[in-house]
Amino acid sequence: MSRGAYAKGAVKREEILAVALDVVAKSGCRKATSREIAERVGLTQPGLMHYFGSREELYQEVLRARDDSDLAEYYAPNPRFEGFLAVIRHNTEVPGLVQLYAEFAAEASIAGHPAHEFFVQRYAWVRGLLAEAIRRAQEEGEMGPDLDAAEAADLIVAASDGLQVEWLHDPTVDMTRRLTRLWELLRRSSWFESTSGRP
Amino acid sequence: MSRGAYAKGAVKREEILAVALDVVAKSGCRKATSREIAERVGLTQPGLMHYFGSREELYQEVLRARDDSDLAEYYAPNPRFEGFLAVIRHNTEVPGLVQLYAEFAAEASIAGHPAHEFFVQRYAWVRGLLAEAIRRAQEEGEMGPDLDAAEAADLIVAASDGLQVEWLHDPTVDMTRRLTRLWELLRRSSWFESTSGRP
DNA sequence: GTCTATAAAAGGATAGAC
DNA sequence: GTCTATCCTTTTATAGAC
Repeated sequence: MSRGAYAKGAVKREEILAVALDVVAKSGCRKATSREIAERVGLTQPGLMHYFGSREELYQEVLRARDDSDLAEYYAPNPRFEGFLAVIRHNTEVPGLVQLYAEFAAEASIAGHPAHEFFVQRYAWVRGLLAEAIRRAQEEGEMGPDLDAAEAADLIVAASDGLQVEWLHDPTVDMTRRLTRLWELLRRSSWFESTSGRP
Repeated sequence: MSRGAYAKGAVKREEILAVALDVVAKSGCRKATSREIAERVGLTQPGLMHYFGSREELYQEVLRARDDSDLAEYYAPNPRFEGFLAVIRHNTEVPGLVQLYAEFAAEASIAGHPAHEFFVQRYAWVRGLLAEAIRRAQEEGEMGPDLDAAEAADLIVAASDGLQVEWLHDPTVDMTRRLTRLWELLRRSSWFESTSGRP
């Protein structure tokens, strides 16, 4: 039954992705070992490598899987800022994910890193998603028409990336509140521009 | 002559801090080894350990030394947003520093990490510095009086932290421009608030 | 698919010479 | 203050058996 075999493999993969987050939450991405992840899912370390050829591939897949589910749950069919905020809020309950994202994104920024390209594309994806959300807000009249959506999206993405690292150091940091503040700022400024632009 | 001995030790320390940045720029903080840093300054690895007891201590000192020199060169006697921008612009020429900051800050966010407390205090320091710069801008009438300086400072710090990781992945990202945009946004909004606050 | 065995390399630490 | 010489541990990755 290849059906069953595939299913089992897929289930095991899911389990590994989830356990990886637990281990990273506890030890951080640098100190997390494939051996510990393997043992926690009842495998040896080489056994784990059968599913993900390398540490980098495993971590990349963790992030990709989360992006996929976030897209389905929070952004589809139309991305909105509220969805983005919901993702951030949800991340608060998955510290391993935030830890992994922060550490791995920084690690992968070095030229030639196996996950470098993944992050470059991911940046483009998130920024595009948010720019779309802003354009939608503009169409609906929530946001002023003269605001540069791409520019505003870039600011929101940068702020939320920075906030997540800060939050890891100090979980009392209220990411949602700060990002909402930025959103209001953009909204006010967007109307200010469109009126002040006329003499 | 203890004077000469001390001086030599201090010079060597400086040299180590500088070379550490080179190695981190090339390999990243995770892949950089104390052995390579040691050899590049003409020491063995145990010889390096004489100066900095551990990898974490070395990296922490790199960042602390840079903060000290930034404070003297760009912030003293009075911090201003222009100084903050100048630091960001200057960082652009020291990719190893940005790489180290991004990777090490993320790594150290795990509870119990030797540099965790350093970063917690550093966050407080930077945010305070920027809040002071904003209050100064308010006193001088550049920034509206009703803006919450601490809140605005937090946004700038978060955005600049996020931008630096993004810039590592794609050096065409113009950090200075984006942060200037955020500053203008805050400025506009600060006036908007102070006028719209009155019926 | 999963294991055993093991390579290869790195991190960190120590003892003792000079 | 710095070296040589190790040592021990851990991590990732591979080879090949079952």
